[in-house]
Amino acid sequence: MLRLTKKADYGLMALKYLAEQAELADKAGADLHLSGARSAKDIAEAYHIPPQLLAKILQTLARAGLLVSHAGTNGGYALARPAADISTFEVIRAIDGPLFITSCITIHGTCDLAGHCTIKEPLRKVNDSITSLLSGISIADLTEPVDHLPAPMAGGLVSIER
Amino acid sequence: MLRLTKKADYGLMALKYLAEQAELADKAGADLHLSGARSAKDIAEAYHIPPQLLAKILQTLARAGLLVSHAGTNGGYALARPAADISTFEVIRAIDGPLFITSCITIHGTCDLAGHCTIKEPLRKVNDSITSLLSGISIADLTEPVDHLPAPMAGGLVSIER
DNA sequence: CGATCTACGACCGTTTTGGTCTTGCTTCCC
DNA sequence: GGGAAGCAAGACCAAAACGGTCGTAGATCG
Repeated sequence: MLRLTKKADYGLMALKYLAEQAELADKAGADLHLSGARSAKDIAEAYHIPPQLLAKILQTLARAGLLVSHAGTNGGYALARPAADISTFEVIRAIDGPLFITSCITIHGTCDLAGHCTIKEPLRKVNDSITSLLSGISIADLTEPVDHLPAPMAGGLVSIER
Repeated sequence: MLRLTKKADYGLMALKYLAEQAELADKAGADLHLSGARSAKDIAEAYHIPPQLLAKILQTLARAGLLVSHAGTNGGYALARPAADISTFEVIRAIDGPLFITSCITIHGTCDLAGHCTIKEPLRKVNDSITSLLSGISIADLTEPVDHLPAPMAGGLVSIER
């Protein structure tokens, strides 16, 4: 499956939305501090996703330092950093937790299959490739889709340039 | 979490094991047809994984055409193709089903969020990169670990600490 | 004060995972 | 020919993860 959860999806959509709002507010020369701030409800309505769920996701993102929140009337969330400085990897990790492609690699690097898991090492490299791939894609890239993609493999070896 | 299931892990381990057995049998000049065939129980014992579960996984793999099975006494499973010709992607897809990184991309290409899922397209590219990454790694590569690692993508804006 | 909004934790139904059991069919070997 | 060893397949089940809701509390602005 190797798929990310709906929550992560929602989170990315929300971030992208906020990035667009920030850009708009920027052009209008709005107050920098809260430029593009939007309430959870607004975003939820824009994408037709459950408001309460989105709220929780945004809270998580805020706790992770990716968003700044402002309570009270006309409050809401805004990007804590420029969209180009927030990677999709950070978002996914904040929402879905640390990503480890194989089940035997834990945070402690220990494998529950102890000695006999012979496959751990090669998969860890795959894992690293994916994280660096995701790290290379920022929220800004979602708005303006990335055109330079990792090239497919060569021969039997993994070779990804750029 | 973006992690693959234990079944896929088990499957890969089993394939790797069979690849090693095939290599050994090859060197000994054994009968080509069943070279390196091993029973599910043998493999399960080698890695301390539930035999019945492994059996089911191997059956799936056999149905997918990655393994050939042979019933009866001294039967078992063997690689249907050379290890270098079986990609990890095939294995994972056979076990875990089609892999789509985002929940909104289905087999029909439809997004349950219909028009308002603005994030689908960029993520599909990420998805493609991962599949081609996995496609580039064969079972043989698991035995002889890939040394050439994908270079982190350009624009190292984000530093990942673990 | 009161209308908004975030913050947070408890809770719950559904799906997915991981794993077991049972039954049946093949093939080999004595 | 009859077991024993092995695959094949499906029903079944418990535990965990996922997706989502609710209720309450606290901040902020007008």
